[in-house]
Amino acid sequence: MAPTRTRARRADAERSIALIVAAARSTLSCDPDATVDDIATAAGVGRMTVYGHFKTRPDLVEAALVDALRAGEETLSAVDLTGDPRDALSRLLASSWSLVSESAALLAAAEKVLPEGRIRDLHAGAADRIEALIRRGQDEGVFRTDLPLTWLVNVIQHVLHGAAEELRTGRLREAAVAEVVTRTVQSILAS
Amino acid sequence: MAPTRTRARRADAERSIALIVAAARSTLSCDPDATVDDIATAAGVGRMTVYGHFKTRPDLVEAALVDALRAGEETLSAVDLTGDPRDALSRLLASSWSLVSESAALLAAAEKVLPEGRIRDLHAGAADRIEALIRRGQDEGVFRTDLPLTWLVNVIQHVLHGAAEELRTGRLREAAVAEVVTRTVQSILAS
DNA sequence: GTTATCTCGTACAGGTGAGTACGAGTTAGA
DNA sequence: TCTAACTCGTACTCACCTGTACGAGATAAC
Repeated sequence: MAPTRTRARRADAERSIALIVAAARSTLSCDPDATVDDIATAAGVGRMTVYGHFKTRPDLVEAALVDALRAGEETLSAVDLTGDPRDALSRLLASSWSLVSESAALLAAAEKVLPEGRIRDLHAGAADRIEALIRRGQDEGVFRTDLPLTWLVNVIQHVLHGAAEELRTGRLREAAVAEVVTRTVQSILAS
Repeated sequence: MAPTRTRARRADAERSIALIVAAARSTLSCDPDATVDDIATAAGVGRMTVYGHFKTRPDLVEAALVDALRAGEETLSAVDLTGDPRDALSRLLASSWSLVSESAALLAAAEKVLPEGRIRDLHAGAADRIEALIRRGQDEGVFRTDLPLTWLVNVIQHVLHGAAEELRTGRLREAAVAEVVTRTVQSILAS
């Protein structure tokens, strides 16, 4: 239970926090071991300003993760998941592959500093949506049922992670990623 | 050019080195940031003994990587890769999935401390074998050709990595891994 | 049994990052 | 304009890890 603030935050503080969280997301996605100073520099603020808003580094990592998951949730909920599950899956992947792969890296950063249960709580809702879609596809007979559902969900995340890596190392152009990812995942799920 | 030793190593030293390298492989596979002390403890020797044989931590990481790649090479070369590429792939995966996924984790540890080129040199031969197999499958018309070869090789490694994670977190039993991995990879490669 | 080698504890130096303390200067908001 | 809130630099403490130095005791090899 956070002690209620005596007064609303000032606008500049609000802006600083937003800058810091955004910098934490992008910095930690590239380097899970980034220091508080790295993040402060990336945000264009002093290290002390960061500590003014986040008590400890784990607090900051958690804030970054929460923000990324919130953004992901927002993007995912805007996708039309009705109709043929295969088409829905393509739409889902096209609009969210980069976000999911970013979250994957952030998740790795979080696993080092946050208690296990905390992460599971935060991340629970995110995977639910794709799981539901796969289950519907299975019910309609267009997705395979010979492998565990949890495995299918997880292997898709790893494929996205792999795609992000190919992009980083320049073996795959950004324009080609969505196509490659979609084909690969469709192959994995096809019944 | 290493200065030639005046005399052969003593047997107990040889044994210590083997223990240390083995401990480094297993420890770094779980935690890429494991300290020299962690590894020494896992090996059942003192930290100073480690420094007696490996000048620096990067040297130790490299030795662990080299050893893992050598073991992988050994296992892979024992696999019969003739006949139907799909069957050959199954045999390859069955006998090497755990080794490859261990190498992947070790590789991540190595990337933090070794120069980029050094890693590429060491790892070059390993992926070649599976790449050759996939190419043969493509030539014979049983593997897809609509995705880049480098992507196919890489995504397989990520699938293996995902399987290793499922195993660690207990969502997949060890006995089931080979089956799940094989089915998944076959789906990805099928033309 | 002699000797060079090996093991490994203690102790140290150097570096780095987390988090705290203080305080001077700046700015938003009423 | 007045004040509380915010920014952020300097300067610390604390903890941890790396790598080195020294040295006493164990042991493999001859």
